[in-house]
Amino acid sequence: MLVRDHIADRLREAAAQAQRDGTLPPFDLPASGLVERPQKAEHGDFASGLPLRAAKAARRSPMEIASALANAIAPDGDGGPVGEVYAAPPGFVNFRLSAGWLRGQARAIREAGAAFGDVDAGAGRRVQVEFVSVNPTGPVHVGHARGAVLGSALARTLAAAGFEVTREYYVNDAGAQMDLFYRSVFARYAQALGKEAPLPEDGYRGAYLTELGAELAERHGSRYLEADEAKAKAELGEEALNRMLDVIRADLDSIGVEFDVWFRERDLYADGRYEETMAFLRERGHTSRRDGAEWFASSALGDEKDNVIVRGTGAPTYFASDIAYHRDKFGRRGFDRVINVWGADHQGHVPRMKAVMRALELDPDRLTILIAQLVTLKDGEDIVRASKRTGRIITLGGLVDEVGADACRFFFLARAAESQMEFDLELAKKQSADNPVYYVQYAHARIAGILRQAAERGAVWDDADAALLTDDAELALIRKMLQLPEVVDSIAVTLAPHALPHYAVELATAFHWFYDHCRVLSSDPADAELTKARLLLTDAARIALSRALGLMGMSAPEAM
RNA sequence: GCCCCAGUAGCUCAGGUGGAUAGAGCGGCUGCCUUCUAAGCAGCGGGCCACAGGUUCGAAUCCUGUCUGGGGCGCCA
Repeated sequence: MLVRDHIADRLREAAAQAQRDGTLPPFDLPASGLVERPQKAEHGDFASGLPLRAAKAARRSPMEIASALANAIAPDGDGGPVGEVYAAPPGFVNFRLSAGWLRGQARAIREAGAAFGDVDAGAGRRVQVEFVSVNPTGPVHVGHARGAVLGSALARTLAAAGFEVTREYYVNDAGAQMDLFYRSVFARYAQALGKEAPLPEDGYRGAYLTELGAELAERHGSRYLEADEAKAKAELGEEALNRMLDVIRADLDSIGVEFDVWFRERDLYADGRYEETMAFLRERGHTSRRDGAEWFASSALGDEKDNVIVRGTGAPTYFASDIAYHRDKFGRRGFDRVINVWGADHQGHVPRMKAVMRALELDPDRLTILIAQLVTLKDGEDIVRASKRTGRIITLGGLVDEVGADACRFFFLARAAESQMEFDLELAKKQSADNPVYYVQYAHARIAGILRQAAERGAVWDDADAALLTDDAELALIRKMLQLPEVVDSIAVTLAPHALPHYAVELATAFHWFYDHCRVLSSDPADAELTKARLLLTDAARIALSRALGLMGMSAPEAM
């Protein structure tokens, strides 16, 4: 259980007790937000503003209530987290963690090891995080980097929070876009064989397709020029698609983004799931025919307007398969919850997906769509918006090559998804040493250095006496480490992983401060026990810091 | 025109389900390496939290309006 929740429970008990014995009149307690982290350390480790809120209903002054509550809560001593409890004007109940208990947490963290930071907020519920899902018609470019990093860090954190997480990439391998891609590939393929073959109007013009065409020409010769069109499309198209997916996978891999499932849109059509969903909608009157097309009546379910699902030509729109896809997520796939990470250019589709949920008779709250605002890329004076429509494409792989995967991840993660962000390439490259990412990683490298030298000296700290950890810097470090589970728990609610990099910086600061104040390794025999205790603490810090870095998908370097 | 997101220090951004004196990094200025990595530490300076109202014991935080910036409003995806 989180320390915060333990303290909230103690406060609730105290309030109930005081109300039973008449010390305090009856008043309602808020369901959440009972206990918070005060901004100032002098206000304790935790604080509750309950008395201020309850004063009116209780018809007592906030300070009277605060005193009554504080008096009703007995400290835990060294065995539990609750140390000093006191009332503070204008009406707070402040809690200070027990120093004895705090010291013991150094060992507890070390024993938790890689599981430190885990919480059980998810209780094993199944959640799918679908992200990136770029059309497989070209390489991943920078515009997708933010969503990629956001989704992967969120998935990692939700797993730590006790959810069973599936990371999924939706491969749009059906539809008009794919057809255009295939015709573009075929043109490049034919051109590579010296044939006059114009690229389709609005075809894909990237150099990568010229290369792919040449590659296919080399491998297959002119075989597909003569072949039956359908056969050529099926075989050459599939090969081209798989090559693109390889490129995409490699790009994403370079920034540490991986998926459990690569879901093929085509499969929805192949085995009848698409038709089933359409039948479901039609039976319930959610569709109508107008102007030769079939429409989904989303306006009746909260959207601004209706949307076409089957064109006049008879071809389904992307939206139609998306409906079938989402029905599949909750139905056949059985996810309790689905999180889609989309770019700002898709925000208009949120209301219609919510309408889809209602039409499918699913609770709309089970689907969360996170919208990441667009990134402005700055390269010195040049500003280039990282949107799909921009002519200047910078690939994700190129960005990683220039800036490095860790720095990229940290930069993208440090900003709240709903904030637009500026990514200065020049700065990221030039001042990489000043980047906070190195500040955090440097703390880990320092820890690794100490532990390495300790091991060389044959030091063992399993039997360390944590009671020797009495310095302010030591206790501050333990306090900061203990916040990690709270951060994980909170991200499970807010779905905002940008708390991670901010926490990581604070944790690194706490360690650097400890490093400066407290010498760990000492050759003086008189310090033997203290050295052991500090090695235990340093080891715990290694665990907390590497976990924080791991949740962000960043490396924890042994040396820098 | 309608809808979504944002506006906090010179710059980039946290804080936002209301709480105590609004924070960090970068940049600027001062100090600190005989001992575990100075990619570090300590300190100084820097704010009408866009603006105007409202709710409240209390507003950067919630509500309304205005302004500014970004995005969206296709039988594209």
